[in-house]
Amino acid sequence: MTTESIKRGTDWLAGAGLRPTRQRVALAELLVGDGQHRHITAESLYASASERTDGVSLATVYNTLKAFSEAGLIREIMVDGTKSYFDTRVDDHPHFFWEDDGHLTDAPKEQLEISALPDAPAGTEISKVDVVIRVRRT
Amino acid sequence: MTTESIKRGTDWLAGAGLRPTRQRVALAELLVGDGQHRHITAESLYASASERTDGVSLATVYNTLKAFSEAGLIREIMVDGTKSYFDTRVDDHPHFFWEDDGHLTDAPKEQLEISALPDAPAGTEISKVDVVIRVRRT
DNA sequence: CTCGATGCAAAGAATTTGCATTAGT
DNA sequence: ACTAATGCAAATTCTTTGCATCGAG
Repeated sequence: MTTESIKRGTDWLAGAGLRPTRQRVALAELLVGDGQHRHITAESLYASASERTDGVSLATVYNTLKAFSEAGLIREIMVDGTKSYFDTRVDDHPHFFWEDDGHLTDAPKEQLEISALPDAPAGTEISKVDVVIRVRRT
Repeated sequence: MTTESIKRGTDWLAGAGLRPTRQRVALAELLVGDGQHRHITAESLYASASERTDGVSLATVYNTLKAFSEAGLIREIMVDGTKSYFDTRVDDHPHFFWEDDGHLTDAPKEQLEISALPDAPAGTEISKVDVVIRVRRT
């Protein structure tokens, strides 16, 4: 929790017009404090927050992730079905889903080329294209 | 429940070496009885089965879907996070996910062309690539 | 006959919600 | 001060499990 990471977290919240409460700043710091992208679940974030003195309840972690997600700060990714994953990187990009332990990593966007995409059905528009590459340890 | 649809269901089960019990045949018939592909959830299949005289408990629907899935007869698709969807079409193909009402349809496979796919991380192999095209009514 | 399959109800896991309390602006 | 945000526990939703019973081979 350096001054720098706190600033990053606070600015990130400000950018979305979210009130910088103590717990939001703490979570924001864990998410973007080091400027790196991160893949998390409600449980994993709760665990990280609990390791520090910042007390944040699990319900608040859920509510906050939802708020961040609605504000466009993070993006929810569907891969597992049993839990929700969130990504601090919000542009459209593919993911690797490690089937063995259920974790998620970014896949290089430049290496994915979709040369043809099915047309959206009449009366609809594409809002997002999810590409999940499931990998398994050999 | 024609002789024909019952035969389709029974053969389908036999092909996977699954014992053709009364409830499995009933569910198999609902799934592949008309030779069409189908996207279902445990709840929707349970609802269909309940409309008929075939009594099948919800727990059995869940267990059976899992058994069918493990036998490779159907495939689970991750899109929603809140429920599991299954597809009777088991080859790799893209889907449209209708965000408005949360239903799923097949997208034409021929219209999807992936000209480059990220390499699997060292020590892993790709088991499957999921492409979900989220659409929204305009 | 012998096990695998089923049914039910109870257990579980992930997430949401109601409501009183706390804390930004 | 005025409200939005929080914390907790209770409620929900989806899914799995334990165990006695049933039925296909």
